[in-house]
Amino acid sequence: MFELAILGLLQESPMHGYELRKELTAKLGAIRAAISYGSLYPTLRRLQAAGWITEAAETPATAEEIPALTSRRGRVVYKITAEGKERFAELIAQTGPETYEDAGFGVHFAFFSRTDRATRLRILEGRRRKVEERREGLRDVLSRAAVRLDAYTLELQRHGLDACEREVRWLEELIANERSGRTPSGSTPGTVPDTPGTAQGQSEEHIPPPPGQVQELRPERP
Amino acid sequence: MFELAILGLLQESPMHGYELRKELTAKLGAIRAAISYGSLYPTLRRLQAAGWITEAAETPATAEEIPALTSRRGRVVYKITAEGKERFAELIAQTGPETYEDAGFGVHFAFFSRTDRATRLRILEGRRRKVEERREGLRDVLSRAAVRLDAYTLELQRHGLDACEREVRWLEELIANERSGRTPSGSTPGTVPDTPGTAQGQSEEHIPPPPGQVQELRPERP
DNA sequence: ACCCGATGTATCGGGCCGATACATCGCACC
DNA sequence: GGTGCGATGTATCGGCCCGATACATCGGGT
Repeated sequence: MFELAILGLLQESPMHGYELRKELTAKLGAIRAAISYGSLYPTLRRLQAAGWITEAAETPATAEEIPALTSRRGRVVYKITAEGKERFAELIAQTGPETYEDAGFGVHFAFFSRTDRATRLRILEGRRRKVEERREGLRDVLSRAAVRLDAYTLELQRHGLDACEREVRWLEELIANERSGRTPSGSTPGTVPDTPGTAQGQSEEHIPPPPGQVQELRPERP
Repeated sequence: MFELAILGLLQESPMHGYELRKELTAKLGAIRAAISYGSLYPTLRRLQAAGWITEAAETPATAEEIPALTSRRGRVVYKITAEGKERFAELIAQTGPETYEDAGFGVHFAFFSRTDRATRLRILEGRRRKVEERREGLRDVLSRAAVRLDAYTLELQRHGLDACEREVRWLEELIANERSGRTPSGSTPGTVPDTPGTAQGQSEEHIPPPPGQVQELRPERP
């Protein structure tokens, strides 16, 4: 699941592990607290073995770098490959059951600006369905099992139910916005161009690299 | 983490795996969708190996049972041991870092009716602290990184932030209720050596409902 | 007669996590 | 001038949990 996220971040700019973790944490902060190194490094190795990313030695940057004063140990910089970009496009377009799970949905959503509109709608609606099911389950338990469960457990269910209802409303809004051709809170132009009109499912290759949008992520410290 | 939940449920009544899963799903439905068998059975084996639970053959109940007509295959009924009860008491009272994590907190909360008030407060406050930290992190990202993140990612953060704020408010209420002694005491008869003087909740504010009586879980009799 | 959905037990590979270990750097504090 | 500390940085290990899968029985509907 981090496969997608890592590939997505590396497409913006090459990074080393520590940096990657920080960016990941910033981008997915709403989903999970922080990705653990015990996940990150093995995933990186996996991606590398598959050929989606490559390991680049610490950049000497300008040739006349301070050569040996501070030897700048370690620091493995990872870089996405052409195959990796294809893989990313594939992952971002395909929807499995885990796409609608909490974490999976969050990751997909975080890269919506690189997802075409038809897929965005599919994911949003799938997620809504999922949350609605969950909501119905909670309602059932609350109405049916009030005798069997203690007050604290019921309170927990109620809080969960509230969260579900709220998320459904949020999703409804997002779906309505997608249909009417707006991006959330109206900002950030220059992302994926919308194709208004009919939702034609033509598989038009992979969405090419994000247009302008890519900006320098903290250039290597001098 | 399911160790606590399973021990807690088996303390109410012996059960077999399938039943256990359903009860778990009902009790923890607000936390996670459903516990997988790939977690349940290994956990059961672990608990058994540790001596916290024992495996009881399918009850012949009355001696003159229909002996072999329908052989009543399989059906392993698990039962908590004395050591298991001690273990449960230990687990429910102790608070580690994972106690304040989403899942860990949920499980602890679901068994609050078997937790003494001091521990309840400790957990509630610890959780609040955790969520507040998360909230601050999201605020930071939102205020500081609005330039670097696209509109969808920002929207995700906003939604996460909203959920955090809401949960903090929920926790505040619960804490206030605990302090003022309006414990929604759903304590099962004979389980908690509870602190006396906890009056039944006068309906005020939001901690509501009927103190649930634990009733016999259907000992299946088809 | 036949199939289907619920009930029921169980394993396997894989992903992710927390704990842990190690090493360097800049900086404040004494 | 030393000393310690927090941030930066890479990496592994054991363990929990999950989804997929396999297998078997039961009650009932068609």
